Amino acid sequence: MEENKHVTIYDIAEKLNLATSTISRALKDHHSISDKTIKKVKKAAKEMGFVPNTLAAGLRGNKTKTIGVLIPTVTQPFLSSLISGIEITAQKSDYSVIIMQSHDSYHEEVNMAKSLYSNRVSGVICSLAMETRDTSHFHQFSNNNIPLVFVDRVPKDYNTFRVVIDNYSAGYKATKHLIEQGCLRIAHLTAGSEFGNLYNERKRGYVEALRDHNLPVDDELIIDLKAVTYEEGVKASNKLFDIKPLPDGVFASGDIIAVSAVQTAKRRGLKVPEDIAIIGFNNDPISQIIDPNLSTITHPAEKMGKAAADIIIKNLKSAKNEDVQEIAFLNTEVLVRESSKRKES
Amino acid sequence: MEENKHVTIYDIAEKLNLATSTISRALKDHHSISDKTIKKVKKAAKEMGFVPNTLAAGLRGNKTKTIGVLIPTVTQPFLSSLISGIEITAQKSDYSVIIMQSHDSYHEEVNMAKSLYSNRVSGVICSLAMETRDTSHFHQFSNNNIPLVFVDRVPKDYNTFRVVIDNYSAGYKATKHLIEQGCLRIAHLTAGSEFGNLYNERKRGYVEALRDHNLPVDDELIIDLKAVTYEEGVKASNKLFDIKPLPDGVFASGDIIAVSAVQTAKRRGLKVPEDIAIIGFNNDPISQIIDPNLSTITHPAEKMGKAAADIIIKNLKSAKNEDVQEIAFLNTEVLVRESSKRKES
DNA sequence: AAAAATTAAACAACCGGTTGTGTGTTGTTG
DNA sequence: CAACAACACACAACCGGTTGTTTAATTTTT
Repeated sequence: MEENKHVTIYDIAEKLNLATSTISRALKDHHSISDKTIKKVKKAAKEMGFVPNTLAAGLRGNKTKTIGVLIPTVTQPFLSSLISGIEITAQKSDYSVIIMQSHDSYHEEVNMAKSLYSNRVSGVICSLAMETRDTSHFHQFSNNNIPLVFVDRVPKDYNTFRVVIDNYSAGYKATKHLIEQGCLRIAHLTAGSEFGNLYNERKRGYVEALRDHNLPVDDELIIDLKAVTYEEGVKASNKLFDIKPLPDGVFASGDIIAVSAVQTAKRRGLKVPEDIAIIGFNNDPISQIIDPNLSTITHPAEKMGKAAADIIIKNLKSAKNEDVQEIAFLNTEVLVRESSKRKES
Repeated sequence: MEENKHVTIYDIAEKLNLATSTISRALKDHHSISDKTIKKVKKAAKEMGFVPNTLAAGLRGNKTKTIGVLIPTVTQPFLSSLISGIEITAQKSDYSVIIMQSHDSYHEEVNMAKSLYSNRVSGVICSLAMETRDTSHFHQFSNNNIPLVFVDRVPKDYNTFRVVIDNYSAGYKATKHLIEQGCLRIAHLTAGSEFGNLYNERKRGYVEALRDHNLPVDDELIIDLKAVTYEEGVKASNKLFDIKPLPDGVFASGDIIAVSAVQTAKRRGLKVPEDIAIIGFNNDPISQIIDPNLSTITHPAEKMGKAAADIIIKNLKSAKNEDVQEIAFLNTEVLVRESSKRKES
């Protein structure tokens, strides 16, 4: 096994008896280099197996063509689709994606933000950790003209780009759908609503929909989960189904929760959707697997990823932000499947 | 909003009237710097908001504390768990993770390998694209002492680290389990077995198990999917269930396929597991959601990610590979759930 | 044919840490 | 008290591209 040292532009320059600056320019088709030379250089570069050193270029220009992604975890379907979208768009413009997981820990998020900064990423896409209240660790980006895009779980009070869905209207739509199916006592399973404005917004939509249709808002029917997990969902569902009279509809702020509600209901002998209609949120893969298939709200994860990456790349190209809006609202839809269908539409 | 230029060690040096070399060494507790100076420097660095520039350090030392991950996609549960494992281990040793998706395209894989090399990653973890036959695009790593670890979908003929499960024995175990449940006509749903040694190995285990138990191997009962998707699974299942006499057991080489088989069976009025026992592979989240719960083979994704990252980090620390084996086999187990349980154990 | 303009390539500084070598200052030892 | 080690820090080259400025060669303009 040969020990190739990396081939550099110096090696090419020496071989062709040209200056390194000429090599550098030739490789990027600079106008001040003749076609003849460009061809010669490119040929030699290929033959010698030259691969540019991104670090050197990044160091000089202080831009790395790298997008930093800081999210709670990559294993949630929504987030892995988000990454997928980011990565696809980034790739088209020759950007790399560097991913870090905060695991919903504020502390880790702070460290990782520093690490991204340290890596001189060209832009940052972030979905906040559950724990995060203070967002001052993102100032280092804002202060240095590094575009910052928050996605989905965004801070209330930070003046930067954000890509979100309209959680209020989605919550409203979901609830309205249940009402239209004839539900009169609709429960809501939510999470961490004391802070996360995301879940709060959905809840607000839920409440408004009830009010608009002259249905009572019963606080007993709103359960706040400790975490968005299957286990917590089962706990909450059991609590919910102990209430008399039983609710006849459930709007869960996440498919995992909805699924746990469906299964808990079935286990207790309740029929879905006849006894109880259930709708989730996100359109995770499981929503199509569970029996009955879960009605849900679409959440355009990949699109959001693409949009976020686009903002960063465009913002980078045109020093000043032109046609990119500060806030991109992406569309959501009610996906009616079996778990909530009581009437033919 | 102030336009902080990045704070460098030069700024610190100037402020404290010290040389940059002293700052650099002080920040990493070099023994040749007095405690007094170290404290002074660290204090100033903190006050001034100094964040080291990873690029500069990487350029000089030609090592970046970055692990490149090259996988087909991040959205498959197995792979996102793999990433999670890599990321957790990397983080402990202060490594960053840079992720690229080949989308199972050979062409993209080649480009991305180049990009990782260009980024001077310290090591590479890769699960091969479906399309990949030739692996010479990985030579650039091997030739330059950049540790390379293949995970799960590994090349046959490449002399480097690999982290895998024993697919043969897993396939054997799965099939044996079905036999023990009383199945006599066991089908096998596999994919891309004309190349991928991964699926081939499972199939080999399936065949051996049948032979060892004196059951016939019926080629008609082995169906090779075009892709590992739900839709292809449904197609294959329908084809399978058209065969007379019906198989009474199915070993699917993936949970998505198994799930599609379960649902297709149900749709056709077949009872799972009474009429047909089904076992999948991977222990994806859906396996616990589907009704009946899916028996499956555990696939220690996160552990494999941790193992792969460990290999890279250890290999980097000790120039020569000491206690790391070339091949790490991780353990798998049969997870008996409802979809295959015909007898009380 | 001389002046101006355009083109081609070289020179050299630069990005920001890292590290081998050198120098002056203390402290220890015989 | 000279001799030597140990210590604390400075100097400067280096990693590998990038880019503003110059110089030299060629072409166009007047």
